Amino acid sequence: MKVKYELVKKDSQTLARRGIIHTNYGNYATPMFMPVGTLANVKTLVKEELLACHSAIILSNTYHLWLRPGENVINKAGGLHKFMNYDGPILTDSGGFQVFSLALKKDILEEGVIFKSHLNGERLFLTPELSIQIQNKLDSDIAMSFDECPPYPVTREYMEKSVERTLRWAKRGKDVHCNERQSLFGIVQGGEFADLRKKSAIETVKLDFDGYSIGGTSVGEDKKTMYKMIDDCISYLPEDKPRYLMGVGDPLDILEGVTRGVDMFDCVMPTRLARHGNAFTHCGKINLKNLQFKEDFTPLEDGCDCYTCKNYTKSYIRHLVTCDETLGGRLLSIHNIRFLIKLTEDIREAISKDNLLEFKESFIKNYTK
RNA sequence: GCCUCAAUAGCUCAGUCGGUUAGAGCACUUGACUGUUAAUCAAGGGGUCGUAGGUCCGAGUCCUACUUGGGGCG
Repeated sequence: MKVKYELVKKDSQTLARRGIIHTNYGNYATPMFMPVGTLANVKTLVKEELLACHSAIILSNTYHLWLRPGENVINKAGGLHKFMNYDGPILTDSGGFQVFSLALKKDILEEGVIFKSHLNGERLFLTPELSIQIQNKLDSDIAMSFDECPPYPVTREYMEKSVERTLRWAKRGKDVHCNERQSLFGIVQGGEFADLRKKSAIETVKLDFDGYSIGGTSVGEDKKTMYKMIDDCISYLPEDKPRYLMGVGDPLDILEGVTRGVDMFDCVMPTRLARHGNAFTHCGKINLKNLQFKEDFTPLEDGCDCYTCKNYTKSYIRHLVTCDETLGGRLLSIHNIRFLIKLTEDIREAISKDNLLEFKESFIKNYTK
C-alpha cells in the first residue's frame, strides 16, 4: 500500500502538526527522525539496536546500492527488507543527492546524469527512469524522485533551469513507477529564490505524489537562509500528505523545521558525529576526545534512557574513541540516534500539550548556553 | 680492553656539498561534520639536534674527548 498521512493535531501557535504515517510495516507518529543507512545498514548498528532507539523509517540509497551489490542481487534476495533484515519501513533516496555530493565526478544532461563511479572511475549514466526502476526493484516502501540538488550558491538563471529540469525528471520518474506497494515522493527545489521555491512546490504537487520533500537545503547556506527556504515553499504543500525535509538533522534545525510544518527528517549527523567521537546532549554536543572526559565516570547524559547511557561512562567511551575501537562509535551512534528520536517524541508530546513554543525555547536555551 | 655504528619532537625516523625560521608519520591538544565518496578531514602545541670543546663568516652536518646504547673482536 501507499503511505497515508493522518493529521492528528495542529499546533495552535506554529505550523507544527502531529500526525501518523501509515506504512506497509505499521503506523508511526510524526514528526519523526529517520536514521540513515546508505549502504543497506545504519553504520555499526543491528536492527535490534535501532528498534531499541525507537527508530521507525530508515533510509537507504539508490546510487550506492546500484553500484554495490546491484539492484538485481537485492531483488533476488527478496527485496531490501529481507536483504538487510529490517522489517520496518525503508525509504530510498534516489541518487539525487549524489548529483551534489559527487560534484567533481558528474555531468548533468537533460536525459540524466553521467557519474564517474567514486569506486573506480567507471562512467555511469543514471536517469530519472533508471533511478525509479532501481528503487522499484529494491522494493523500498518510499521511493524518492530523481532530482538535482544544486550546490550553493548558484545563479538564479542556473536555478531556474535546474528547477524546470527537476520537474521534468519528476514526471518522467512518476510515469515509469510501477511498484504498487511502493510510495513515491516528489522533491521541491529552488534554492534561496522564493518564487522558484513556490513554483517548484506548486508544479511538483500538480504531479500528485504520495508525499513531498524539501530538498536542496543544508548545502552550505546559513541557517537563516535555510529556514527561509522552508518558509518559501511549505505552505504550497498539501495538508493531507507527509512533508519531509531532506538531509536535516541538527537538533535545532529539527525544531525549526517542525515549527514550520515539517513531518519527517533524516540525517547522517547522529551516526557520523558518533564515529567521529561526538555525542548530542541537551547542553549541546560534546566531543568525547576532549581531555576533560578522561576520568568522567558519568553517563553521556544523566537521565537518558538509551542503552549506552544506562551501561557506560564518558570515561570508558572516551577510552574506546581514543583507541579507535569500533565499539566507541557504536555506543555513540546508539545514543545520538536515540537523542534525536527522543527529541521528536518530546516535540510530539509538546504539540499534544500545546506548549511546543515553550518547549522549543527552553530546549534552545539549554542547547546553546 | 680494542674496533665499529648510532644518538635530532613523547615514539619511530628524514635532514642533500657545511648555508634562510631543523621536518614527517604516529601520539598529544583542539576544531569541523546536515538526502554518507566521510570510523573522515583540518588546525595547534611540542626541539639546548647526547654532553663539552674545536675548526669555520656560518655546524644537526666536519674534528677531538667524554657519556649512553647496539654490533663485532679479544
